[in-house]
Amino acid sequence: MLRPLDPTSDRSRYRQIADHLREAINAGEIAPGEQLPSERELMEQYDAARGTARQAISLLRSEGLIETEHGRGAFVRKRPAVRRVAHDRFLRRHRQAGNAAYLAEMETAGRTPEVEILEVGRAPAPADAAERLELEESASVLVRRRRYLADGFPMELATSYVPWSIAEGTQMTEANTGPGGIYARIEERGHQLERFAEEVTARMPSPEEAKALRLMPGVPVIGVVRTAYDSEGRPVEVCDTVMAADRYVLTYELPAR
Amino acid sequence: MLRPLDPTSDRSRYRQIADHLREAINAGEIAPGEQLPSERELMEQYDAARGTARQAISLLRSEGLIETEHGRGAFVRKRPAVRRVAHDRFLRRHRQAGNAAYLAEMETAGRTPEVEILEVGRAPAPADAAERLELEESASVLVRRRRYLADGFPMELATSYVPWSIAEGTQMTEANTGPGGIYARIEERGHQLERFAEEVTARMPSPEEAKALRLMPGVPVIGVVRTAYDSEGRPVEVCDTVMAADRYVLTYELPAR
DNA sequence: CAGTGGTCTAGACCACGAC
DNA sequence: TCGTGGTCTAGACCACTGT
Repeated sequence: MLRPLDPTSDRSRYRQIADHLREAINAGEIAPGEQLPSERELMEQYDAARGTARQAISLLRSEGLIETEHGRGAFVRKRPAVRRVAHDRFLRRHRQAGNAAYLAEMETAGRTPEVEILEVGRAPAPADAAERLELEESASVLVRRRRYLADGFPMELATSYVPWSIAEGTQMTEANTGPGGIYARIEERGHQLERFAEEVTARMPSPEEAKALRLMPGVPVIGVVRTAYDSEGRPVEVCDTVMAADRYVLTYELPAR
Repeated sequence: MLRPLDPTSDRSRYRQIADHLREAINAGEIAPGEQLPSERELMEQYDAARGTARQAISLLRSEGLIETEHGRGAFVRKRPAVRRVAHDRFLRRHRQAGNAAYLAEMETAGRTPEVEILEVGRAPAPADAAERLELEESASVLVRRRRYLADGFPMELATSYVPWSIAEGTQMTEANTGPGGIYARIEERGHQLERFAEEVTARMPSPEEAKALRLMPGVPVIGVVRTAYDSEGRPVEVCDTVMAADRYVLTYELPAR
């Protein structure tokens, strides 16, 4: 812990400081939730300028190892409770769709769920949603944006797009979609749901996403774009989800034959 | 582009500079691959100290929007070619397992694939692999580590664990696993493969992973842990994969019933 | 060589949190 | 009030890239 920096190393001073701290964290010498030495203490210990100590801290933060709190200090990050999203969540026998499913699932996990409806309305389809729905660009769609929380903490942002021809006149177009959620409404319109295709990516959040999900710096997001198809192979809904990566594990099941 | 900073704003100067640049990038005024103003130019334009200009640049880099090259400048990031990983890649009719599958898939995509075998040997199972394989902790397993590349660029790191009782005496324990890869060898040992379970997460890379995958700062990794089960429900292999998130889209298919 | 980003120093003042 | 991190300045020297 009190090792000095190696002036002969070609590794920069701030990297060496970060290395020391990282080792201490990985060795458990600074446990999750515990506080790191303050920037002024690091200046003293390593005889470095404050900027150099800050660079070391900043590096560890970008690695997602620590988080800083203004006026309090820097702390080793604790792994927060994660939500496991199961591959079979859309099977009809489980279906209790959308919001209701989320609420029930979190309740049984002993957490307090909350769903905020951010936007419900008719709008021209964004290019990628139009493509997935096999619509003309800027064809009219129902847009539903919402934010899911657990214990007051944001978990994911989701935006659904449904062709207006399917959504029109149904309870989908209202804040409360009714029993069974939008999938039930879609089936009532004669589109029996057959399968879902999901595309999974990961990236750093935009500033807006970081704010809406209250992400600490260094936490990526998982993007899932799900397209629902009816029994005739027509796409009937696209749902674009952005999840806080430190709060999710997605599980899938693949047949071998 | 030549807007001055707003001194009345409570947004910090470096954030305002970053905002300006981000808008210019999103508006296409600075196209992908194009160079941003140099730090000294930003100092001039905004009448700021160099450290302030650097903080703005650093913020955009941590967002994954730009990358910097020592001695050259800062550039808007181009989206690299991605590999789409399909949900049905383990169906027996497609199977041409592991490395062979990767090689064939990349060839047809017009890219030059490469597989490096980093380690093949017998070792005690790490805790999480042992748990997934339903083995005693530190039971003996075959460990196979490799790195996959495309056009000379690293794509993913993968480590497979197979119970030693299954691997022993087979070609799995050698660098070249033989036709059909390790899944073929496992089936020859009487374990018919039935299904695969995948767990997907995303996080920032460790320094070692960043190096091995040649990741630019601000690029997360996707972690996939796949467990293969035989027809009697016994786990026969665990494969832990770490992918460069900017080079992958995973696709899955979910039945509705 | 000139121009770029990378590292580092030694200060300063501010905003926030806990006591 | 004091200690924390957040922002900012005005320098310096170095390493790398391209001409």
